[in-house]
Amino acid sequence: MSEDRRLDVLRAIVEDYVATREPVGSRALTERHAIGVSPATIRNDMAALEDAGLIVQPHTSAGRVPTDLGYRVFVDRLSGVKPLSAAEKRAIGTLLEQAVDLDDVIDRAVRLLAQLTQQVAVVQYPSLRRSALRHVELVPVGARHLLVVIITTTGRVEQRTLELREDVDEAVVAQLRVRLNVAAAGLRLPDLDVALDALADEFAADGSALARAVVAVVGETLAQEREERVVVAGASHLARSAGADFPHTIGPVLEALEEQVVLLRLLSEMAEDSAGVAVRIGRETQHEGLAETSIVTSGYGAEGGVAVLGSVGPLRMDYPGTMSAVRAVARYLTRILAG
Amino acid sequence: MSEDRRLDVLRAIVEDYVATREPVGSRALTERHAIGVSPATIRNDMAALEDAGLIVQPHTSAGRVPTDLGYRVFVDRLSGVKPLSAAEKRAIGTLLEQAVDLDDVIDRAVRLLAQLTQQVAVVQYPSLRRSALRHVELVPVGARHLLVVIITTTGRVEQRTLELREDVDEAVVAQLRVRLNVAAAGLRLPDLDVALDALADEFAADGSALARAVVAVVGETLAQEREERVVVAGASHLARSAGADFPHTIGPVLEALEEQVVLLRLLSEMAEDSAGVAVRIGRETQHEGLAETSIVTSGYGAEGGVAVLGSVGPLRMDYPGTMSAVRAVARYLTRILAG
DNA sequence: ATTGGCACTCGCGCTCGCCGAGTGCTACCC
DNA sequence: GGGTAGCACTCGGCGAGCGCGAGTGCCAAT
Repeated sequence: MSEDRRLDVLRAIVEDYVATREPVGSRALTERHAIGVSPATIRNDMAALEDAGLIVQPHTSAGRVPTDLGYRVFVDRLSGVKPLSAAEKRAIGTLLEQAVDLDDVIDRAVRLLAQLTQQVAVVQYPSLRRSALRHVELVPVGARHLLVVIITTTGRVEQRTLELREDVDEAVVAQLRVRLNVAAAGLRLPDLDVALDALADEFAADGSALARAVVAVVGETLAQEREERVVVAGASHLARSAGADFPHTIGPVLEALEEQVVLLRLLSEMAEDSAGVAVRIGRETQHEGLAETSIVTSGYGAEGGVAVLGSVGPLRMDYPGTMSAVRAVARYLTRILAG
Repeated sequence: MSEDRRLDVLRAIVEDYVATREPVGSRALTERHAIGVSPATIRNDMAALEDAGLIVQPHTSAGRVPTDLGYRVFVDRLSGVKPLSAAEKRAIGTLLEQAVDLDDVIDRAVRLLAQLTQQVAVVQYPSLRRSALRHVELVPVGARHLLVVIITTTGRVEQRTLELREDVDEAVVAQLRVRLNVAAAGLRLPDLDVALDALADEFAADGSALARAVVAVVGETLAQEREERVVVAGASHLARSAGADFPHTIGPVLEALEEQVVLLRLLSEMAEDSAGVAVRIGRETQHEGLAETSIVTSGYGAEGGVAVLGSVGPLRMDYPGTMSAVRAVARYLTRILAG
């Protein structure tokens, strides 16, 4: 009994099941795939695959369906790449290039990815913590408020309002702005923290409460996990496969997707798994609500990535297709953000 | 046959149906509501209500269910207000006050509203077109790029990058910044357009391409419909009522909610319907995908509102409760944004 | 190791018949 | 004239029973 053929059988099962949504039987396999053996032989192989925990039958005398483990083996060892057409690539490039600002880029990217994969797409905003500071702007608002606008090299713009105890002195603010930018611009954590600390020390001597407050707020904003953001699109694609792929309801999945915290943790875990495209299948997501989904992600952004994006779909998804779409969008996004 | 009692019957039907999800029969009505008449009498009233198109029976010999029109009458004439508890009000206030910036406020508000209504919540960002300009900041980035940061009184911060044909002259930029802010700060459309046009004319004389480009980009950004943004939360609540309230699938509803354009048009239409809380029931939404939902909205923000927020749920929703939640959140949001 | 044959299992879809909720109608009452 | 009681009727939902067919596992043969 050849090991190779057994894996061929597994691949055929996965492909057929993904295509038809129906448990696949030994006869159907021999008809659709030119494996040169009879159904009976296939049945033996299937029995072995079932023993190995790669496939199961939903009930006696139905066909076989891949298990999570089966999909895992398929993804790791069996699936080829499925390159995008030139037209698709061009479409991605032009769509993303038309964006006017970061929000727009992210918005376009997430919709695009949802569209390409026909699944739910997820895009994390460039992480503030991994971005370098481009510029800090201080805008006095009325006599007692100071608006701090923080701009990163990845295009994010964050603002915070400081409430002051004394009236704003324009000259002091102007000087602070200059020193802050000279000291910190171009830096990212953890260097940035060092620079900010040094700056705070300098001002501590002057006893300038204003300066220390500003430095503090800049540091906090860039360091806070709460500032990480994710956007989701294509939830309606979930509904399409509701009855078929999700035995019960898609409620838990939608809930998980709205839980930014959960999603962020998962995305960053996956970013660590692999520099390129990472895949989590079913329970590997380590999250109850996502136990019946798979997630394909990729980091994007320069130097190993400032953030992560991905696609969430049913266990029974087109892995090769999804993986190449995710990778393609990640690459284009990286290029746009660098430009 | 008393007209008043007939409407009482309608109210009872709506309330029971909303509570139980089941068609309500004449007997059940007399048991649950102390209307002082027999089931037979109720039946006569029901026949009349059915003739009037306010209720229907799903099939012969099932109870009655309100029609869109029935809900309409209920909302317009029968439903009282359902005030929130003091605790709820306090919770709303404190939750929203903790927000650190506009994004955070909106995010909190939309989640809160979803939570309160147990439905999908929708919040539009303060419209740029209806906001006044607070400040424009110009930040040179490299030699040939200028970042234009636009801050409105409602707290929105938008940025645009301009690509220049000549090197940036710091002094010119500084002067432009001052003049721009002097001329335009505090204004909103259409006054703002006038001020910007005047400014552009001034600079036209100087032949300063830079200035004209900046003025143009500010004007465009504040005028563009494309810049309107909506955020959605609580989609998972839809799934809960999937089988029961939505005969087919919630796919079309989710699609409609992701179509920002559609949603925005609907929201602004509704804002015009009424200064306070507006309700669209079923087909009144004028949108195929939302034909089986109702939407309750309210404007928020100072002076008749800078934007709209609302809740989307099944036809069979708790109208009084939803309406008061929507109104409450709108009020708190108005207050926070003003402060 | 592979194959053809064969008995067996079992889920799905169908029909059928019952039950009960709910109605509309008519005759009666105040 | 409006309200009520009684009654025959309708029809959807539910469960039982049944047949079909896909698919299996095993065994004997090659």
